[in-house]
Amino acid sequence: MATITVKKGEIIQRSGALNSKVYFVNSGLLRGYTIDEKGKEHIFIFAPENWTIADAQAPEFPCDLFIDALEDSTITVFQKDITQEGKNVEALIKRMSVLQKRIIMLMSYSAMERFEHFIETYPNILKRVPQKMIASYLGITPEALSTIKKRKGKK
Amino acid sequence: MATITVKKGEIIQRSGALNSKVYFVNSGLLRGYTIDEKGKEHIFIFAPENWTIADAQAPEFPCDLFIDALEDSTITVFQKDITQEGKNVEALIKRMSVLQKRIIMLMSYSAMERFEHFIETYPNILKRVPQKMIASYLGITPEALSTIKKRKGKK
DNA sequence: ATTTTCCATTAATGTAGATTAAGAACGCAC
DNA sequence: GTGCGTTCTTAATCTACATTAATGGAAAAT
Repeated sequence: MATITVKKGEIIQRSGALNSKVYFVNSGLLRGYTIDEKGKEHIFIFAPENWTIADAQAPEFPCDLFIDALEDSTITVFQKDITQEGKNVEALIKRMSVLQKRIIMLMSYSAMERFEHFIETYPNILKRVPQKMIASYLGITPEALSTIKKRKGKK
Repeated sequence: MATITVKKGEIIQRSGALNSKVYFVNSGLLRGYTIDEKGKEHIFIFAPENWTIADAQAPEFPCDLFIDALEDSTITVFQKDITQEGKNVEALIKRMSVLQKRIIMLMSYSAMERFEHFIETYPNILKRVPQKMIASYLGITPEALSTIKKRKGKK
């Protein structure tokens, strides 16, 4: 366990890395994302202050997610110790339930509904991240997000 | 822990239920699904023999998933005991990683790519479940699945 | 066996969102 | 300041998939 500071733009974890860690954000903003075979980024999660971010893989398997800093941040890094994680099963289950709900969202809701849900989930980061990243989190293009916002404003 | 038999069509767990369990399938076939506010089913997971199926929620929270039997089945039911689950953290993490990959799939892949992935994941249940359920698992309509299969056959 | 219900396929049309392209507004470097 | 890159917006066109509807077949009910 160690507390470190990272600069905006710094990559903290790369997809494919072994022994992936758990990161607690004291201040600043991180994001976790994948890059598909066409080179396109897909943002999986944002982690503002007091959020925890981690890949779902066990430490002995290569991880799926890139993690980088969207703002200068102070973060605390924890080892993924299986025996330790056992002590925090509730946190694990909570993360699973978040993932399950995200799948349900992707399967059942339109882009506009997902945008409204994003605003509820991350009320204070809407102005802190570029639109294109929000679009990526929602699974749509920046252009589509632009038109959605316009439609929302009108009604 | 108890082993029970269920008939095809029987609902084993309802969305909203408390104290949700973990089900291990000895024989037969279960599925987990949600129903959205428009009444539409979204299949989350299939569980053929030797698979485990469970809602991601902690037992003290209402669960999200319906679970029912697509074939006559024999299943072993386990309590979700937090202290016990701690002993099986690896299984939990494995389930998380499956969920994470499912999200990546939904965000990055076309319906046809998802269909191909479905066949790899569940090689032996393609003929055991109705097309409409496969379509629901993929997040598309049965009609769309029909045309995808035709296109696939042609090349 | 016959009726009923459910299911798969096909085709016509509709729509959400992707793609492409262009221009406007904002940085940031020099 | 002037350039230059990056981001956001708007609009035109395109495409994957949804919706609707019709048909035929299989399963279940009587």
